[in-house]
Amino acid sequence: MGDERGDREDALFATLSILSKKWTPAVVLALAEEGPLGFSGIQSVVSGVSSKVLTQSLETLVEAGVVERTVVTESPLRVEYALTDAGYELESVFECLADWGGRHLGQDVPVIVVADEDSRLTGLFQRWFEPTYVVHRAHDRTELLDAVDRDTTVVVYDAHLPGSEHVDVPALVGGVTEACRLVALRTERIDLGLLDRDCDAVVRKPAAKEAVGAVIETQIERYGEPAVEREYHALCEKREALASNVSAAVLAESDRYADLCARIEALAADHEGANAGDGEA
Amino acid sequence: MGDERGDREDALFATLSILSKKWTPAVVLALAEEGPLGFSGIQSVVSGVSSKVLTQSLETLVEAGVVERTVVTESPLRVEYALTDAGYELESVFECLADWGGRHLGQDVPVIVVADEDSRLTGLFQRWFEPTYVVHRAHDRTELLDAVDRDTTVVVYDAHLPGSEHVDVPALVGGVTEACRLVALRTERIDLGLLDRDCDAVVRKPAAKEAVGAVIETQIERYGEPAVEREYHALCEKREALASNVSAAVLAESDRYADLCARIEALAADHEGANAGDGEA
DNA sequence: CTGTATCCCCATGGATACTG
DNA sequence: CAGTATCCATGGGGATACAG
Repeated sequence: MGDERGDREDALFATLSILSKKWTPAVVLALAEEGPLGFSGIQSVVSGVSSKVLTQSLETLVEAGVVERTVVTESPLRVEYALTDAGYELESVFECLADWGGRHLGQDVPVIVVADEDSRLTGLFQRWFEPTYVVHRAHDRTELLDAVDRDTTVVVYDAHLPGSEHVDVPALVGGVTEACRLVALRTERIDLGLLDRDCDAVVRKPAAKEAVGAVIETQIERYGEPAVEREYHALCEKREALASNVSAAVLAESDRYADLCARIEALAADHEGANAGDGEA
Repeated sequence: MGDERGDREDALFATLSILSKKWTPAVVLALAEEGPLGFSGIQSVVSGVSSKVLTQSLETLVEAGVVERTVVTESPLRVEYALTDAGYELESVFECLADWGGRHLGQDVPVIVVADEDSRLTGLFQRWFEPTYVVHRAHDRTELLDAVDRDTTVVVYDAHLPGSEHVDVPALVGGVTEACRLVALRTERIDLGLLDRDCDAVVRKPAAKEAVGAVIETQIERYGEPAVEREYHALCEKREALASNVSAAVLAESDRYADLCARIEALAADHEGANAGDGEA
């Protein structure tokens, strides 16, 4: 009875329509790992989801028979969400998906971390660059440490990050990965204070998608380059940023800017020499 | 190197982000079943997708490494799309998903077919009632025959359906399933011509979501009822539709309306009797 | 034939404030 | 605590017209 092929397609599309919502897989994962949870329990495990959207996601999961909702106490209302058997069986489906993904993609997709107080900004970056890159978001010191690992290619960060007064992002990231490239987001005018920052590039907020994308791309290209080249590139970036944001008069009077240029000159010789050697070899 | 747990999650989400687009699974399925295809080949197999969206879907699939794009001839431009190895391996992932879906959902979800020339209307119905029901869309005679099978619970149709001049939808559907309920969509005023139509209910376009939903729901409840009850219900629906759309004066003069009422009266006796019997048993 | 370019609708989901 | 209610920005995707 009925079209076998069509039935299987229906089942496939129905399953995908459940898992296609933005937060449903994360919720299922959270319940699978942390056991039964209350509403806000889920909300803290699944970071970033708003209460409204979490409600909606849970509704669709309950309707789909993946999650069970039990009222524990009324007044104050307390609810517990748990996976049903069907929900637990989803784990093997997730493994299928993750296996395929692990085998066929992600091998050379760079991992970016965006660290900024404003979650709208980090969300924007995610929409912009996913799925070209894997984008992780961090909104304070803790989340940053959580997000950065040895595979992180680029960290784009605003220095004003909440968490224990002042957060020294470059030092923090450097403690985990040496190679990771650092792009500073600056809200204020760019000035000579930039020279204190230990970063590979600077972007001024608000930034256009194309501009940020270009900066990230060149940082990815330069990932893994030798320390000398890296310093050279970083200094050049800073010089350019200063040249286009600070008046020539001020720069001319600055000893630090003069030092910067001198250092670049000195490195340039090695740089040229190295390039020439590469070219001939 | 790197956070194992996070890597697997990334792989999972990355895979889902590919399959979450509306048409990508259908395209992969089409290529898996029909072999390598040209652009319009895909567009005809995957019915309902516009060229723009198909282009976008193919782009994401190519970027994901699921589909390979080969230019066969330039001028006139001819292109061939084929699954890569990764694409073929997706079939087992689809099986996972379909298996889970087959086991845990879809067992009692009614199947609705919406047949109307205007794809916006059918799309609207799909958005309205999916995933409460499985909604299939048909825009001409061929697609209708394709969509209807023995599991179809309700067909909502506009009689003006393209394909070989006049399409007699009730006869067409009746050739496949007897039990399937028929809801007619009428653009024009409802008049005594309604009595020529062999349908279980009528809805006037444009119709609100709630109204249509209610009609479909009662049709689903009545699915499988005995022929006598079905005729009785159908006649009652028609009488109501006429009573609220045609002036009492016109109805009073119509022999056919009188016949309708008489027939209802006659059936009502059996109906009452049957109900009473059920109630006492 | 194989797409772009445009315009437009509306569903998704985020932010915020409020209720029982 | 566990949601509603409301408003709003964004983007996916559809229709149509057009280009190479």
